[in-house]
Amino acid sequence: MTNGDDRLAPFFRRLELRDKISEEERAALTRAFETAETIPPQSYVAREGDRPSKSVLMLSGISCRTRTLRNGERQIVALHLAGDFIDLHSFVLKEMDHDVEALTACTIVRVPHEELERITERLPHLTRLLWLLTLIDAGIIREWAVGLGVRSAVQRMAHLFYELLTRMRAGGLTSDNTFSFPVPQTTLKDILGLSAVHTNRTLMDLRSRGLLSWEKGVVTILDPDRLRDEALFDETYLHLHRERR
Amino acid sequence: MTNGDDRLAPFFRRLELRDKISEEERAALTRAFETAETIPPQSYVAREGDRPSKSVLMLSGISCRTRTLRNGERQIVALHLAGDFIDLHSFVLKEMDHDVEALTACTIVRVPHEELERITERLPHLTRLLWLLTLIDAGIIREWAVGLGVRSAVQRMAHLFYELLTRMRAGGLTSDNTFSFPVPQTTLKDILGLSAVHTNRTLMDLRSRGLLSWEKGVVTILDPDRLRDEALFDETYLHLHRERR
DNA sequence: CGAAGTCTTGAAGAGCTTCAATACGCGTGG
DNA sequence: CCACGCGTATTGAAGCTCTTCAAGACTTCG
Repeated sequence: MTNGDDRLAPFFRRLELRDKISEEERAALTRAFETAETIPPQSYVAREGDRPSKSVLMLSGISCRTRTLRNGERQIVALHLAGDFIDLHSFVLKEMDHDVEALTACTIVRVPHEELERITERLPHLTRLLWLLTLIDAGIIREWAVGLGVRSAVQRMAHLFYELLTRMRAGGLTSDNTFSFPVPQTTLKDILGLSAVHTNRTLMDLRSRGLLSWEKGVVTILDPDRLRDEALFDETYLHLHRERR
Repeated sequence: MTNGDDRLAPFFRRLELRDKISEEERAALTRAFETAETIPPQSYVAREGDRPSKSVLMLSGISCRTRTLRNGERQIVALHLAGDFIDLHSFVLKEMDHDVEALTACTIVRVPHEELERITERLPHLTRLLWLLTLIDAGIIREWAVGLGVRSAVQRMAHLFYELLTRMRAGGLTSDNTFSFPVPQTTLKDILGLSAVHTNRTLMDLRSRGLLSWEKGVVTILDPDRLRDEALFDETYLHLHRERR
C-alpha cells in the first residue's frame, strides 16, 4: 500500500483505541498491506475449508462470518465493520472453519501471511495487539452465545442493536445515534437464531415502543438508555479502554 | 516449576498436536510456570472485572467460563479440560469479562504475565502457538453459538457429548469411548441454554436410544457414529491437525 | 407496468419452559 | 443399621414463546 494513504485510518483508530502504536509499527503495517479492492455484496471473502495465504482487513462495508450446517441451517457468528480485521484467524489457524461473506459492497485490503509472520518475528508489541483484536472478536461471539442461550428474542435483538451502536460509535461510523445498516431482515434472523416471522415481530415490537427506527438501511437508536436496559447490555466485553498491552 | 516435572505433559501434548515445539520453547514454558496447586470444586479461578497478573493452565479437572446476567440468568461459554490454558486471554485483554469457575477439584499452575510477555519478545513461533490456542477456544464457542442458534435441544446435547469425546480423546483422557464427566445436570443446562426439565428429558432421549450412558459422573458414548450424525458434527473447528504455524 | 424480492400480518402447532410433585442417592446422626 | 435430610434426578401437566404455513402488501427496478 502506498505511503501517505490514509484509507487505513479506521483500522489504526481501532488499534489506537486499545493501546498506543509506534511509528515503526504503523509503518510496518502500512507496508504490509496490498492495494485496496472492492468486492460486491453476497460475494465470499473465504469459504470453509479454504487455506488462505493472505488475511483481509475491511476498510468499508459490512461482512459476516457464517456457518452452514449439512441440513441447510445457517448461523451468522460475527459481524465485521469498517476497520475490522476479518480473518486474521486464518494466519494462525491455517484452515477456515467457516465462511466469510460480504453483506454489502466492501472495500478490503489484503496482507500476505508472510508479512504477518515477519511482524510476529520483529514486533512483539504489535503482535500482541493483533492477538488482542482476535480475542475481542472472541469476546463478542461469547456474548452472542450468552444471548442465544439465555436472552429472549426481544433482549437479543435489543442487544445486537446496542452493540452495533457502540461499535459503530467507537469506529466513528455514527452521527446522532444513527448508522448505516443496509441488510435485509433475513440476515438479522441468521444472527439472532430466530425465524423470519418472529424476527419481524420482534423488530415491530422494538419500533412500536419507540426504541429504534430502521428504514432504508439506516438505523436510529431513539432511546439508547431504555434499549441498553432492555438488552441487559454491559460493554466490558468490547474492551474499549486503552491500556499498556 | 522444577525441571524434569512431567505434570505439564497434557499441555505439551495439546501443543504438539498442532505443531512441533523446540527444546528451547519447551524449556522456556516449563520455567515460566509456578508450582502446581489444587483448588476445590465450585471455587472461582477469576471473576468478571478482575485484572489477573497471572494466567492459569489446568493440569487436571474440569472448569468453565461463565457469564451471569443482571437478571440472574447464567450461560456457560466454555468448558476446559486437563491441558487447557484457561485464561491466556487475560494476558492480552487485561480485564476479565466473565468468570472462570472450577466444576470439579482442579490442579492448576500459574504463569506470570511478565513471563508470557518475555515469551512474546523472544519466541515468536511459540507466541503464535499460544495465540493459536486462544483461537481454537474461539472456534469452539463459535460452534456452540451455532448450536444455540440453529440446533435443536437433542442435536445440541449430542454435539456437546461428541465434542467432549473428541477433545477428551485428543487429550488422552478416554478409554473405550468412556470419560469422566462428574458434573450435575444443572451444569449441562447452563451449557445448552435449556431448562433443567428439558435438559433431563433430552438426556433421557439420548439414553433410551442407546447413544450414550452417563452414570456416576462417567460418560460412555455407546454409538459414536449415530451420535455424530445426530449432532451434525464436523470436527474442522477443533483444528486437530499438525501444521507449520 | 409487471415481476421479484422483501416486509408484514394471521392463525395453527411444535418445542421448550414453568410449576409441581415424587423418587432417588448419599452422607450424617441416632 | 435404619432414619432423616438435602441435593439431584425424574416425571406429569399446563402454558408461553417461537416456528411454520399461508396470504397479502409494499418496494424496487427493469
